[in-house]
Amino acid sequence: MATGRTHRPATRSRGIPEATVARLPLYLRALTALSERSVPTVSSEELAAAAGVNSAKLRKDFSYLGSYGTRGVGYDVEYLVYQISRELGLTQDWPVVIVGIGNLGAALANYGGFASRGFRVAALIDADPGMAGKPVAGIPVQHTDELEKIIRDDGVSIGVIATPAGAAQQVCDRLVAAGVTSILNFAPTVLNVPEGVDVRKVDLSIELQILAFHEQRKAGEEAAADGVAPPVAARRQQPSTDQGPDGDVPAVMPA
Amino acid sequence: MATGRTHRPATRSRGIPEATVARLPLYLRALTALSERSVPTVSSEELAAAAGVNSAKLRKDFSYLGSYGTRGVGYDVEYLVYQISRELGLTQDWPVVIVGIGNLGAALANYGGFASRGFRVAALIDADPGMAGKPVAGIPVQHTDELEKIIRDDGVSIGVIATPAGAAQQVCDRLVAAGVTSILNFAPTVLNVPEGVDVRKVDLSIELQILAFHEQRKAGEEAAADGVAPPVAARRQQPSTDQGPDGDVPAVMPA
DNA sequence: TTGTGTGAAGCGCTTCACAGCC
DNA sequence: GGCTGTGAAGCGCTTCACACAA
Repeated sequence: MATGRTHRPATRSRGIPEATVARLPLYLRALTALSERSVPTVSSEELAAAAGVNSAKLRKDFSYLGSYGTRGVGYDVEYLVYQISRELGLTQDWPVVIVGIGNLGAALANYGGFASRGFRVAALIDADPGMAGKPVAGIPVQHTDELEKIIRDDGVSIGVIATPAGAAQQVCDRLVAAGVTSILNFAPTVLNVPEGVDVRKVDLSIELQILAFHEQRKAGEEAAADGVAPPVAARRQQPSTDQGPDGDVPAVMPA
Repeated sequence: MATGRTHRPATRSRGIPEATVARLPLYLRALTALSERSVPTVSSEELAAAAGVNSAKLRKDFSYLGSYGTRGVGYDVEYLVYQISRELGLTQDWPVVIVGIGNLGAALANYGGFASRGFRVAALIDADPGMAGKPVAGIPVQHTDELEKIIRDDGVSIGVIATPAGAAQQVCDRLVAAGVTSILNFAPTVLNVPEGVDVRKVDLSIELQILAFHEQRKAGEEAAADGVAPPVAARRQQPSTDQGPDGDVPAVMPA
């Protein structure tokens, strides 16, 4: 799951399994939608369907947070929204810097989901001097030279890397040196970071490759079970993209 | 991991664990880099470091593919590149449609990692008539009306949804009806799809929320272990973002 | 009666440790 | 001697099934 705490025997973050943490945002999203529709309470079954998981898993997940439900009734939507928000640390506001303002960086800057979830874009940073001052999503782009100052002045602890792969490690090093301890990496590279720094990565190409694997397998199956019409019946919901536990990595190998 | 095959007792895709499949693209990326540097062979230890996993896991992963290494020596880089590519289905070319050409869609269209990995952008599609004909990444944007025709004519089986959340399910339905069986979803919604259709999702906001959780926990620890300097010592590598196994989801709940 | 909360069982993945081959 | 390949053990997550509370 790309989270720090390496070289420690599978510590669970404050007793909450990592898999559960990864699903909390899903529940929160579903609950927020219910809240906007002024739904007062929801059962584990309903909420699970809305979040795309099964209800046993959801109840188990919530049991790690505490007993926030009422037997025979369900969960109070507003209360749960608050509890999960608090658990995720979204009751405070997190300043975030985005480095690399290409198409992807711009998309991230414009992404509304951040502001509404406790994240604030503190700065947009790009290495191209020609970009400096140009507003993206209403925020003027600043040059890489300003990076350290911005991070220190705004107390930024979360950085997003949307640069080309070649620049990612260097940017990462500067972010970490300046005090960033959580990084969301969109560059297709393995980042080396010191202990205590969390890295999550999103790789568009990898997701497609995984799909291709399954697509290929489907094609093979089709050929095998020749003539059998593919049953496109029961509508089902997409299972959640779980972020499993990760392993340790001892040594390094600079790009 | 957001892969189909629901309502089946944890079938492993052709004997290869899902967790392994999710790491194959990582290995492939590392191997490609080695190949470009004309490195002939590599040990499990070296390759594991480059991919950000540990060597035992890597050897186990490769053992599912076959015995492609040489004891006492290591793995032949070119040979492994080929074997993994074949396993992932990247030796054929996959036409892909991207729906929703905002900043994110444009970023995806411009993303070089696709073409180099067996994916071909067959079409860019947007609901805005004003976008029609406008070239993005050298490809003219087409209107949503053309969607079905494009998918059928080009035999597209993989679709990317980069629309706002509100439009995602509708787009999804049309993609599936037209023949798409794998979907990469960037919209922050749970998609309902028929059996046999794979959905993987990428949610930027969710990734940040997971980081916020750990960030908050760090802050708490700091306060607890007051005065103890944070040890920023051993450089380590980021563990891989594993995609764990998923669960079943029986029923539905339309947005 | 309904639906939560949870021990216990089941399952898959990771890690260990070493046999086996170059 | 070095490194792969792999049974076996360990571990965490998921699922089951039911006690218990409203």
